[in-house]
Amino acid sequence: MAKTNGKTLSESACDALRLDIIRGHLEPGAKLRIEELRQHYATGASPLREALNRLAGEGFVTTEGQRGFRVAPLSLKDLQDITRLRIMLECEAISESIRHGDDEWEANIVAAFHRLSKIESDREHGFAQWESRNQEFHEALIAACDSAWLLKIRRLLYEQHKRYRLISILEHDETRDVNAEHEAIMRAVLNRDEATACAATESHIMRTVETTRLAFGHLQAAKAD
Amino acid sequence: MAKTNGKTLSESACDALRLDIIRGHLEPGAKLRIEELRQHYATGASPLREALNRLAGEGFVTTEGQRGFRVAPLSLKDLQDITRLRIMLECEAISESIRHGDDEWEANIVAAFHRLSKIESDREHGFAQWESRNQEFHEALIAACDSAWLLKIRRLLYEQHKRYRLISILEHDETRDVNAEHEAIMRAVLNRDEATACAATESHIMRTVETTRLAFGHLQAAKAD
DNA sequence: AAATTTAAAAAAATCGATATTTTTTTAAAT
DNA sequence: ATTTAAAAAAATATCGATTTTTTTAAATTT
Repeated sequence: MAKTNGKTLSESACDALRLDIIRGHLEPGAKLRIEELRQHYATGASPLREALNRLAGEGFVTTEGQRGFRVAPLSLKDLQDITRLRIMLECEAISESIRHGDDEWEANIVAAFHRLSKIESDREHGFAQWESRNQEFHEALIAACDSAWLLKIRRLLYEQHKRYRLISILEHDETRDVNAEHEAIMRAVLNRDEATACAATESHIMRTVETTRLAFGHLQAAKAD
Repeated sequence: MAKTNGKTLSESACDALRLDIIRGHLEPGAKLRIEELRQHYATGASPLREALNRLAGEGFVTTEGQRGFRVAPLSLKDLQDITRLRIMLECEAISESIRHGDDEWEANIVAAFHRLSKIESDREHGFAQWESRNQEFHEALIAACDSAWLLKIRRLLYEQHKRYRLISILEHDETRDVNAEHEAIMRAVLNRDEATACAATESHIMRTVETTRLAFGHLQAAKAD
C-alpha cells in the first residue's frame, strides 16, 4: 500500500467520511455497513472502524450496541438547538477576537471579505468555492480569539449546521443581501464595536437558519410521501 | 469470550480508559502504548484502537500521524479556558432548566441536595461517593434543560474540569462552605430566580477553580524538580 | 386465510492473530 | 560531536474466525 500523503488510512477514511456526512452525500440516519464502505473508500475494515469510532466521538455518527454505525440524524428541533448555541458561542468568540486582534488580524479579515464578495454574485454556480470562502471569512473574524475550547466547539457546531445548510442548497432567499450582512459584521468588528458585531452576527445567523429551516422542512415533507 | 454485559469490548475499553484519564490514573501527556494497554485492560488490539479513536474524537486523547496515542495534556491556560466556557454554558443550562422545570424536577433537586449534604462533612473519606453525589446534584439542577447540545457540551467541559479537580484532591480550602454554596444555588433555582442562580453558580465554579488552580500549580512546580 | 411464533439461514459486526510499515533507539563510523 | 546504518520497538493494516443480529421461510395458532 503506497502512502498517499502524511496521513494514515484511518485518518483519510475519517476525513472522507466526515466530508460526505457534512455534504449530505451520506443520508442522515443511513446505515453505514462496513462492507459497503470498504468498497466505496477502498480501505480495510479496521481503518474504517477506527474512523467511524472517531466520528462517533465527534457526534457525526451514532452507534448502538452490536448493531453497527449510522449517520447521525437531523431534525428541526436539532437545528434550532444548534442555532441557539451557535449564536452564543459565535458572539463570544467575536467579542474576544475584537479584544485581542491586531493589525494583521484586521488585514486578514479585509482580505477574506474581499475574496468572498468577488464571487458573492454567482453563488449558485461555484457553490463549493463560495462555501469555502464564506467559511474562511467567518473564521478570519474570530482568528484572534485565543480560547481553544471555544473555537473547537464553535467549529463543531458550525459544521453540524453546515449539514443542514448543504442539504438545502436549492432554496435561496432572493430578498437577502448576504454580502451586506457580511460587510456589516466586518465594519463593526473593525470598529471594535462588540455589541454591534454580536447583533449583526446574530441577525446573520438567524436569517441563514430561517432559509435553512424552510428548505429542511420542505425536504422532510417531500420525504413523507 | 464471555459477554460481560450489553457492551461491546470496544465500549468497555473506552469507558475504562475515559475513567482512568478523568481520574488522573493515566498521567496527562503519557504515551498510551497498545501493548501495555492490552495487558492492563485484558483486551485485543482492535477494540483498544477503536476506543482510543473514539476518545480522540471526544478530546481525551491526542494522536499524531503514525506515532500512536497520548493522554490529552493539561495546562493552567487550558483550565482557565475551560472555566470560562463552563460558567457560560452552566448558566445557560440552569436558566433554561428554570424556565422548563416541573414539580418532579424540583423534587429531584431537593433529593439530590439532601443526599449530597448528608456526606458533605466527611468529604475526605468517601471522596468517590462525594464526587458522584456532587455530580448528581449539579445534573439534577439542569435536568429540565431540553437542549441536547448544550447538555452534551456542558458535560464534556464538566468532565474535562474534573480531570483537574481529581488531580488535586489533597488541597482543601477550609474557608469554604461548599454545602452553603450548593444550598444558595438550589434556593435560587427553586425560586425560579435565574439571575441569582447564575450568579451563585458562577461564584461556585470560580471558587472551585481557584482551589483547583492552586493545587495544579503546586503539582506542576513539584514536577519541575 | 391471516397473523403470530419458531427455527434456520444469511448477513453483518466484532474481535484477535499475524504481517507490513514506520518510528525510535542503539551503536558504529565519520 | 555529528552523522549514518542497523536493530528493535511500536503503530497500523489485512485477514480470517467468532459472535450477534437480521432476514427468510416454515410451522403453529387464531
